[in-house]
Amino acid sequence: WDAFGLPAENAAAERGVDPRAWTLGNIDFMRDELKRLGLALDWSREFATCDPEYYGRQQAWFLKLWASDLAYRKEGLVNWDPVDMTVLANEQVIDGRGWRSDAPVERKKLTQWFLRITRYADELLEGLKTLDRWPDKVRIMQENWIGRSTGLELRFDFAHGEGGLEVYTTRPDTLFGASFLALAADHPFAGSLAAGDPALAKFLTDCRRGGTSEAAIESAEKLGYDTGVRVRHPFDPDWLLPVWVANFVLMDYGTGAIFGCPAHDQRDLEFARKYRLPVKPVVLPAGEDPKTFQVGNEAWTGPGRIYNSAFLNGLEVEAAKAAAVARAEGANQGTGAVVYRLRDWGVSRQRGWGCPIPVIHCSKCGLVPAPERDLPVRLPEELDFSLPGNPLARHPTWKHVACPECGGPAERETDTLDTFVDSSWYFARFADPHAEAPIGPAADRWLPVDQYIGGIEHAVLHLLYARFVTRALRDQGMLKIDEPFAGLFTQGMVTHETYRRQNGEWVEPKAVRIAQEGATRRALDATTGEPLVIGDAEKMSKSKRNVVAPADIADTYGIDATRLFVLSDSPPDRDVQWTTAGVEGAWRLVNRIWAEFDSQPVRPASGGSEDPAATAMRRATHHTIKAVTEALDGFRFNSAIARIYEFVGTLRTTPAEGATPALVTARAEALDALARLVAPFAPHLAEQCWARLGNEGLVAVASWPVYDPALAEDNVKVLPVQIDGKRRGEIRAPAGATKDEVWELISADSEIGPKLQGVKVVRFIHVPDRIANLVTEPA
RNA sequence: GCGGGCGUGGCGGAACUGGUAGACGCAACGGACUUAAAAUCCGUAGGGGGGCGACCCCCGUGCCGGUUCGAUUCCGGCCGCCCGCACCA
Repeated sequence: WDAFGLPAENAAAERGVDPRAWTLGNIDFMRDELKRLGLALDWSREFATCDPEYYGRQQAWFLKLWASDLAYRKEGLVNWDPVDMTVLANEQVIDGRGWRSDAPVERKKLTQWFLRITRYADELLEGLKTLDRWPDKVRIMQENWIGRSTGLELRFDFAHGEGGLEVYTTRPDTLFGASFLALAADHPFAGSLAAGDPALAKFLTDCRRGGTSEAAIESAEKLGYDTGVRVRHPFDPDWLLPVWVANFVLMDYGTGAIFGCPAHDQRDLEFARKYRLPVKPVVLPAGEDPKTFQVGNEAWTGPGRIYNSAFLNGLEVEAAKAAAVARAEGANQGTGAVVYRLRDWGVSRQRGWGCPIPVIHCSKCGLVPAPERDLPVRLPEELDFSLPGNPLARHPTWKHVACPECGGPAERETDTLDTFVDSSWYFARFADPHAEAPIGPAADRWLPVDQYIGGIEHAVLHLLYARFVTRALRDQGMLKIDEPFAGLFTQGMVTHETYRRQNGEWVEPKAVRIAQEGATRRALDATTGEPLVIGDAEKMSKSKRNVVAPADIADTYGIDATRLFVLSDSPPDRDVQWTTAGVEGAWRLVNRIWAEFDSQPVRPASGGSEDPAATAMRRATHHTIKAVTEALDGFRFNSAIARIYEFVGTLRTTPAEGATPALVTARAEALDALARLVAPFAPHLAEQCWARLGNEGLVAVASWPVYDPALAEDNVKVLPVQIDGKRRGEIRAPAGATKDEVWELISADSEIGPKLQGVKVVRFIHVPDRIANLVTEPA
């Protein structure tokens, strides 16, 4: 149970309940629901991330990472909610405002704990290539998120005085098109200049206030301030460039400073146009004349030949990049560099319902790890969530401890770990849930996880963190694997129609009656009859009240019909629009299956001579086993259930009255297979059927049926016969019939023959057991 | 802007590596059973046209074009929708 986090704190704040009691109550409820669904879970391995037995071990490995410099503290910019007095995750900032307080979020410098995920950036990128059972989409998203780029880190020396400014660029080929340098507002050099320049100081403040929302960024005007400082061009000391501060330069990417090449970068171009800086093209697109080529409102970012660029002239873009890097390195002006978009993972949260960071602040000894014998560092029993801010920091006694080093008065760290830390290693704990060590010896036997299942929303959060933590723990000698999840399946979201009253109020589906009038559907309030507006299907959420619990269906139709319905409705990787239309079909299937087992005496399988009906049934049985098995392997549960529908249809239409011994045997085989095939979908029904057949024990632990390949394929194939690509008839040919045999059958066919009158067959295409095609031309 | 995906009947959706498009289910319609209804069972069904009839023909997987004996599937260009990232130098 991923049990720490905001929902419990919110409930505590809003209703005054204890977050622990609230969480454990929800777990009890969910456990009952899962059991009711008949899921096959090993409850002996159950734990919650809020158990001290779990988070204490998490604290243990956190301290190991700290000792290895994989965890560290630094000052960083965070989203600060001034009303709730807490740091917010990026996801909790909506349009620049705190999601609960609605207050404008400030960017604030705080000293925070970080995990050094960037040390593994390259390995995490390379590792993606080995994940051949992961969806491409997730791999691409992680690749983009890690964002590896190669370029040049380059120094521009000050025109006056010592030193210079470091700039990162991926386009060193365009260096001769430079017309300015631009610093981020948070760049230290900008800060130092501001001390003597009030106007600059004001500009920097304005920049920091700028919204962080997508819309704000989209529409944000390029703003700049000329600091008056000048730097020398690294390839031409006589060429001086102005140093600006610009609001579009980010401090936490590259070096926080860029050189602007307006002709070949759209942002630089907008900036240059606004402040009337030079726009000098240095990449000539193919087919353009160097004398007439001009850059208008669109920067040219495509390929071309370098010109106006001294020693780079005549080179193509890629060659010019290499040449520029070589020259810069030779002149000791810069080095080729690899830069990642990925940042270190800030894990400090000013929250009370999370895993305490097991560190003690001592005024004499500095940061001291909590001694191992004191782990787990437990949360206090009583926490007051009624006020904004961190209840741990406010707690009267909890944080006051003696320093483990000097014994003097000291304070505990009151930040807790991001809950994504909790979920980044639980799979390893599952593998050996009662081990004394955080990760027990059995983990090596079980891991990696064969098949992981989760929503796409975790593509770059949980799934990246878990891959990183796995490697970090591996390097601590705690794990032997590189990748935690060998196979990944991303299931879709469940959506539901939304309903609103005329006044805009949302109405929950339970309270809605749908009136079907021919093709039109109308929604009415089930009690008052008030007409409602039917809205789009959206992800189920409390705010839109479009949530439906499967338990409601289970109350009417039972768990097995509900499970069959949910699985048969649509493929699991797709979003589904929840509707109960169709659940009747699953209900019928359950009843039909049971009728097959219940309606007639169970007769033992006992051989019998050949009989066409029996053979047909055996073929249907083995064909179904094959089809269902393959569909399950491919996660096509809807197709698997469709095959079961067909199979049950076959059973029903095969008369049991007056059956030959062979048919009785075939039927017994069919029912045996059916019970096993149905078990994953409708376990309770399957057990009942299994017992009805007189078996001992559970079908749940019985083996999966095995098909006979000879029986799974039809021995007679229906081959469509095409003439010039259009279907003109069909023949029945024995399986594996040769081209000549098929030609014989076509020639002899009374329907196809006449259609070949007056034409000449110039080509005969035969795909064995599939199709025949006659290509003709006029005779 | 960049990256990825999707588009098939009234609906959810099938169709293996190019080989009978619409499996299976829902809804619908017709029939049987019933005093009646529900339930259940049987049957019909992409669109259009022809034939008394068993049947036959044409069109059809967002649109236009291409490759191929054959395209829902491959290629090019549009249109529409969805998701992710985003001032990343």
